[in-house]
Amino acid sequence: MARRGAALELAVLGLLSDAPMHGYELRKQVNALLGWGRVLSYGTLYPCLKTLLRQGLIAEDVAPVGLGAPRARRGRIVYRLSELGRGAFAQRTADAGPAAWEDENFGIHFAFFSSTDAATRVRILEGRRSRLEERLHTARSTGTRARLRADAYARELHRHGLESVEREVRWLSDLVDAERAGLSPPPDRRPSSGSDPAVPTTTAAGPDQ
Amino acid sequence: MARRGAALELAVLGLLSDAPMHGYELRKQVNALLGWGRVLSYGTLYPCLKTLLRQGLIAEDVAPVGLGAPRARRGRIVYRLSELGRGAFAQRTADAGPAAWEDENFGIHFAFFSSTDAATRVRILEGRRSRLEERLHTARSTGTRARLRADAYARELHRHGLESVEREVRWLSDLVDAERAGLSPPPDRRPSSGSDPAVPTTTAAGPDQ
DNA sequence: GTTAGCATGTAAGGAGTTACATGATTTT
DNA sequence: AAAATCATGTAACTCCTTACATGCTAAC
Repeated sequence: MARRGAALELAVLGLLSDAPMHGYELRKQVNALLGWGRVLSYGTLYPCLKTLLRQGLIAEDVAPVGLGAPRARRGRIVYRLSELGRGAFAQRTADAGPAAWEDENFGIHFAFFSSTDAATRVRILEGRRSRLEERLHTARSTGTRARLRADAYARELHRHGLESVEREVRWLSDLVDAERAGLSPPPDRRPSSGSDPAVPTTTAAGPDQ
Repeated sequence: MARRGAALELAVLGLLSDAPMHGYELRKQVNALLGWGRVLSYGTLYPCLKTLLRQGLIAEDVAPVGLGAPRARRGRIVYRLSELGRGAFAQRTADAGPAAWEDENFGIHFAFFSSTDAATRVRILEGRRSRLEERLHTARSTGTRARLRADAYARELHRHGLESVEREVRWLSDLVDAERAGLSPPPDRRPSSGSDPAVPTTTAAGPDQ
């Protein structure tokens, strides 16, 4: 199960469950949500929308544009989630199987945790953590390979990678604890220590993209 | 420039510059060096070796296997770097252009920093850092998008991503400082604080892969 | 009046994966 | 004798990107 470009489809379904949107806007939303560096191209998005249309999970409305614009802005197709799509989205967010804790999928599942029930959230977080722990295990046992043993730079790269994954594991553990404690949404700032010197939330609302 | 599966080719060239190897072993070395989770498949490695052969950058010797093995182990092709290949490797490690600071390439370039001159090392580290800083900039300005503003989980994901990139930037800055200070190979343990409680180097030499 | 941003798509190709196909050697 | 690991490859397929092709609208 979860064949196909499941990750992108889930993102589209989820974003459209918030509000109808046209492709251009959808792309920006996906990029903001998961675009860690890489930006999603139209060559991926539009074919994906076609697929979802064919499956009847979304529907399109050609918006004639109101409000001060006399001519219709060419196509301007607004996509919205169909009833079928709403069901598909619910089903996919409820899936806590191995696919949901892979690199490509975990982020999307996490981003829509508000639409996921608490038990599933915990199962996904724990699954993801076990994936990363496996990784740590193999990475540590592989640490004796030729170049890694001999070369200081290769060793440093390895060490840094290990450290990053360890940090991620701790993050997941904290989230699991928070979920179990019942504070479903992650605390915006933990009441632990005052080591947070006024987070620069200076989102100067510059031109997006 | 730097077309093709340049990343994998560089890895192969670099590993073979250490010692001749056959494909199976090469795959494990590549995985140990860069296989953060994902493992390299034969379907990628062998075609890559064919390409490098065609270009004359590597050469193959069929090993008849000495030492107590009467029958030759089927193919067992040992690849080694040709003179041409040695030159190509030197040329590619000397490239400090934008390609070297992309996600897919940076790790490989870093892994072979011992074969890279100090000036190029600094330029690659700084280039990589500026890439990540660009990322931080767009990610921060994108933080006001609909879902990100409204949803606690989406916000937490965003925050965590930002934090990870910030950590990476600090890591790069420390490395640049170390390079400038002349301690070319990264210090195995910084003499700053004793916050390193005996690194568990318990590589019990388990079965690799 | 031209640049920048909005908006929708297609064609070609790159970089990789999985699954298949084959067989030798070593360990249990 | 079976299972694991060593060893080499190919074919089909997937997901994604780049580059192309088109045209409107708003701002400078």
